[in-house]
Amino acid sequence: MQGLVRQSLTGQNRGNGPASPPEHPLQAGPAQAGLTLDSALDGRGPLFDQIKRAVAGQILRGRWQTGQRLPNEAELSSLYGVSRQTVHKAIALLAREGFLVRRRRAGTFVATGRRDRFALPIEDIGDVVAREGRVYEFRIRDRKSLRNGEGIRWPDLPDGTPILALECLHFSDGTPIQHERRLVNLDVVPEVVDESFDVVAPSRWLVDRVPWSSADHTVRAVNATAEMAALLGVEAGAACLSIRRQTMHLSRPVTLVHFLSVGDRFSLSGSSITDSATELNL
Amino acid sequence: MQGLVRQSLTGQNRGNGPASPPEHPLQAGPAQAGLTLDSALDGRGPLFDQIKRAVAGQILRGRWQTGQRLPNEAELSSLYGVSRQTVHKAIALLAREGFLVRRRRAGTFVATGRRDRFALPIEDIGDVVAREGRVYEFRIRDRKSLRNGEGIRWPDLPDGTPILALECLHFSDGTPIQHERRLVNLDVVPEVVDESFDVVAPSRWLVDRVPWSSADHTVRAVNATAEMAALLGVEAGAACLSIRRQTMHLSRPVTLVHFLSVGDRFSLSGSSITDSATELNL
DNA sequence: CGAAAGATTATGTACATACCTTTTCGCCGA
DNA sequence: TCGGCGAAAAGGTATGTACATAATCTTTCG
Repeated sequence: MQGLVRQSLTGQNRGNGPASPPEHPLQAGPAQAGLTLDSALDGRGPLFDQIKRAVAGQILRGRWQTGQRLPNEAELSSLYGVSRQTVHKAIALLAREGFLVRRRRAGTFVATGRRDRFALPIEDIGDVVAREGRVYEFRIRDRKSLRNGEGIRWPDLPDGTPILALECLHFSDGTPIQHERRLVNLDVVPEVVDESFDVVAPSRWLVDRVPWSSADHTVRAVNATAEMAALLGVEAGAACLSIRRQTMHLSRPVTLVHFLSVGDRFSLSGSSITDSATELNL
Repeated sequence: MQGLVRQSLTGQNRGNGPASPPEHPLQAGPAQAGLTLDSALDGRGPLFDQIKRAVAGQILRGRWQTGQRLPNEAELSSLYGVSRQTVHKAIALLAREGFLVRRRRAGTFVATGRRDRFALPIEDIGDVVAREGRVYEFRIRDRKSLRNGEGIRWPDLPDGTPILALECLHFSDGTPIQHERRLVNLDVVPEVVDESFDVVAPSRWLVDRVPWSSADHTVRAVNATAEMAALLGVEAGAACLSIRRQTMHLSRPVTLVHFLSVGDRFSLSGSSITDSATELNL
């Protein structure tokens, strides 16, 4: 039996040859109390992906309600006619993506409320502008080397640490859209003093060179000061998106940036992270 | 040899008994041209996690530069003294998290530029307020059932579809912080007409009940209109964060929300997604 | 000399097996 | 009745093995 299932799956997954219609091992078996039809795999892609889709489908279609307990790995394994490891891989991935919660001995449960899993990707401004088919430019407005505490203070860095302070403007088709004020820790990235930033923007330069282990962001809405309004070509008080990002490397701060973008020329947008949703496209 | 390594690892990982000092199979072997020291595992947690940490460490410490090719699975396997599958699991996870890029036959490479992996979680306002230790309240200001196109238009929904339109205000310690204008697709969630929202806020109610498969967001900065300013208790023109979210379920729109939050009373913040960074805490 | 065919290599998936860890549940005795 | 203790259940990790898939390299032949 096992050998037979495996054969049919092998042929079914990799569509070499004229795609034979998917065979569902379970439909042939004895009546399984309603589970038979629902547990059909679609034969597209790797087995563990099919299992993921099948399980996520049950959840999204409401057949497995939030908080409810799933069949255990052994049961799922015989239900879908695959080995326990394959089920385990699929289920573990779904758990990692937030669809399921697993507890030893207790079992696997449909996650209640994924409310905190919405997320918003933050992209490099140059990429965004380029993708919109516009011309991206930037201009360094100011650049100075100094030590922390001399006029500027970077809270998470000890006073006296050498830093590079940059100020620059980003343009889309010639219109200013974003102002950037950046501090770079010269203890971590000493090479930056030799870089002129004639061609490549500081953000790009850093991200291409310095690996980072973590970063934190804060996004706020603020009214443009008179000075910023003049730089960005809007009237004073215009609503602007303010993004603060601090990037860390081996628990040391690498760079601290404040971006300021004109409200009606820039927005953040994105879909939910959960990549299985897009993979599943249900 | 293999049996010996396995034994020592078994004893080393699960610290049953008085934690024996970690043994590094490789340090005993013949000189491996500098690789010996760097490839030490730390003996904490599962093997595949140790491999993840070790590899990520090489990258973050700059020993493996971006774009560089890693040893293949077989080499890593013998380097760390574990099976190829264990290496595969660790490396595949790091690839999934964006540290590495893998191509068949070509090999595994350190990812260049993780710029698009910054992200920002979006939480329920009630959770945020509660976590800050403040008192959360909300008030439904308006509620009506209508059909799409009658005064209000929900772009992604066919005209004539029955919808519920809600307007409500969220308070933190009695101060208004967020205005919410929500549309709910009654074809998908008919039960919502029977809910009074006396106790539980619409967002919470929906998220607890209706599974969603995808959601997209847009965040912008806008100046408060006179009407909104009055509701939120700020002066007209104050900068506000505007969040638009549309949630889908099985490719059908479920709900469309516009949140408007006062700039200096609300912000979005979060760390980078990459969970291995926190796991690694390097 | 160049293109097609074939060999090679590295990753990807699947299964069988074994054993470990955690948590729950029920039994038994105080 | 209650507390503790042990068995059992469910998930977690690791290995060996086998084969599939996709690039890349090499060889051969027109």
